[in-house]
Amino acid sequence: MVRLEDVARAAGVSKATASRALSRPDLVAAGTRERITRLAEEMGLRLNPTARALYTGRTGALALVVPSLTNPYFGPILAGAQRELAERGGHALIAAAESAGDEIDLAQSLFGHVDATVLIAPRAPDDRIRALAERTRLVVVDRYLEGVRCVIADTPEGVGQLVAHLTALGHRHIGYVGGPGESSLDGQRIASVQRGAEVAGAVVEVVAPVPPELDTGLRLGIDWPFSPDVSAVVAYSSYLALGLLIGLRERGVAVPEQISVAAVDHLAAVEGQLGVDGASHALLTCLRVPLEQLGRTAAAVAEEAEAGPVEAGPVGPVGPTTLLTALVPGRSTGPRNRHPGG
Amino acid sequence: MVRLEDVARAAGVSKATASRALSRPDLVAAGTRERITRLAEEMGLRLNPTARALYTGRTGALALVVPSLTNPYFGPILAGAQRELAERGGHALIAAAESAGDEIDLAQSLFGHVDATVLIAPRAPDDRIRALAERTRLVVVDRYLEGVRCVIADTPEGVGQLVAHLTALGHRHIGYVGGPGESSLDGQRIASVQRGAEVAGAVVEVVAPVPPELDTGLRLGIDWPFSPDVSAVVAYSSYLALGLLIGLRERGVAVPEQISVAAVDHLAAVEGQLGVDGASHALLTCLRVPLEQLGRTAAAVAEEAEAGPVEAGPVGPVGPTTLLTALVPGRSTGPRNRHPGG
DNA sequence: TTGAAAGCGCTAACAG
DNA sequence: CTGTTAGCGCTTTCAA
Repeated sequence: MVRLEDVARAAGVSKATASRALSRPDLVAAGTRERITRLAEEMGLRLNPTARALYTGRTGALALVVPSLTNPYFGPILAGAQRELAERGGHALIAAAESAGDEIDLAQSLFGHVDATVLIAPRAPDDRIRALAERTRLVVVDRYLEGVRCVIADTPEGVGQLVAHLTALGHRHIGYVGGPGESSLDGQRIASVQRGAEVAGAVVEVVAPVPPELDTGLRLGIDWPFSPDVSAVVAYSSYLALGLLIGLRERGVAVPEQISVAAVDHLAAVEGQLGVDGASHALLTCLRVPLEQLGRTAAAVAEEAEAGPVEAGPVGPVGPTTLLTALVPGRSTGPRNRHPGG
Repeated sequence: MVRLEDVARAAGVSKATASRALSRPDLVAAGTRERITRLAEEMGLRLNPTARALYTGRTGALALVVPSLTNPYFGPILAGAQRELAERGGHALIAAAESAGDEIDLAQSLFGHVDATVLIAPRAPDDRIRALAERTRLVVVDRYLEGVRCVIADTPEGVGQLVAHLTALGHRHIGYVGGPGESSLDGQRIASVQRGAEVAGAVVEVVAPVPPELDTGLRLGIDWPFSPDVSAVVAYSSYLALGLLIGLRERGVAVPEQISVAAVDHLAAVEGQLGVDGASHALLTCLRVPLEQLGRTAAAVAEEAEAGPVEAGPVGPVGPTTLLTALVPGRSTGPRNRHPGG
């Protein structure tokens, strides 16, 4: 490995000058600078980031801790964070928590390796997360804790839109399939569904917790868990909704003619834009959640954050950074049929 | 941040002794050692990994370069690699190549940060990958290059099994949906399909390249790209196969009664084990690719590899590490019908 | 504008 | 068994 010193010697200058020529060009005479940069290029110099980090105290890395690398929901978030980092010259150290709540230990183990940590949809107890926030630059994604920098997608507001969409289509009995209960956000979503239903004079049935897999949706489509009155279902995961769609059809229930299905998230691979007589329709009616943007924002906030907990603003505690979702109408929802197929 | 020196002073010993007490306990007197470890614990000492890395020349990190973080195929591979690393006390630096072929530059930019690099399904030209292998510890996953350490899943052999399964069911016209052509493996898969078909007196039609998305499968199900004789289709991606399944059914074509569908990979979220009168059947007939194991193996090989290209063994070049796939029969394939539905 | 020197926090010879 | 010393490769005062 060619070191700074090698280039400095070749250029007939000191390490200090060579270093400056590369990191603070304006402090070096044009001729010298050029000679050094050319030589650095020719000799294939790669400044040792470890040595630099030791001196500067900054590694240029960000820890991204996810509950799972196999859950495709997190892929776009990671991709967004990574892209933001790449643009800023940093890089991502990604770790998956083996078991729920494990994320704190994981983050701790990465402490010295990174400048800041992003916890994505962590399932650890509030106080442990807060304790972590005291000791490092921390950003939390998809969960809200007062006093901690949070970036969240406003899916509670989004499911409100979904419910409005369904009640406008005449549905009065709505089923909601919810996720594992660690997420405070899912609680908010359920509350939002209920509020939305109430104003339209509709009622809600909730089934939870359900893992976000196609197979589970398939089963629900076949072993209908709701009352026969339910004519529209909102699932918190696209995979569930897709499974539901297939399961219902396997059982001979037409979607959306007999049952409408909608999903809270939106996975690219499942998007299913289908041209039908010129118009483009999504396979599933769903909420477009700005996952990539979520990751980008989290990375940006983390890079710019100070260490320690976020202090209160002039008018009270600083709230989370919130991103809005958008309703994507698709072919899986339609007007309520008078003869529900439950 | 509490440093080694702080603990050493508190314990009344030199940094050297403190260091030894932590990393080579057997070299230190029991009493001293205990005092130091207790103090280190109490004071919350976290050895600075950067300083350690600077001296030892090893960062303890492995670069994992993937073509995409949103493609769920790579999630399990990353998870496997990460788990293996975690068990070895290392960690993963994950980067996604923005554009095809970009992976070399990415890997270069991570050079000093990691001890070795794993390129997952890289799309860069052979010679660039080889050049990289000359200069760093490199492992390539899901692609074979002579002279470079490779870990691959034997999907060519696997599709042979799929084709045998289909010809045994009476299918004589088989469609294959292939991926973007950068992958030499897909070429081998196509060859394997053709070989398998030939021995059974069947013919193959290939459609490629096709992106691995549900939507694409949906379109293919509706705008049938094969001749009407084709009664069974093998898709290189579960998403495609799933889309095909839905698309065909939307068009009123029964699966598997009229058309059989199978997939080369196997995504957990899409697995769809469904109990039918006690028996468990997968939704899709597919190949179980040991993705997680692929990642684990790659990480293990990378950790143990020497720098530079792999040298020839006693009887010729060292081949790739190969993992076998397994056929998972599901409900999407069945006996050929006399009245194909194309 | 440049160089000499100190030091980031750790580990490992080498003496004692 | 323990302390002293010399760096790992870089950045940055401080002088020249």
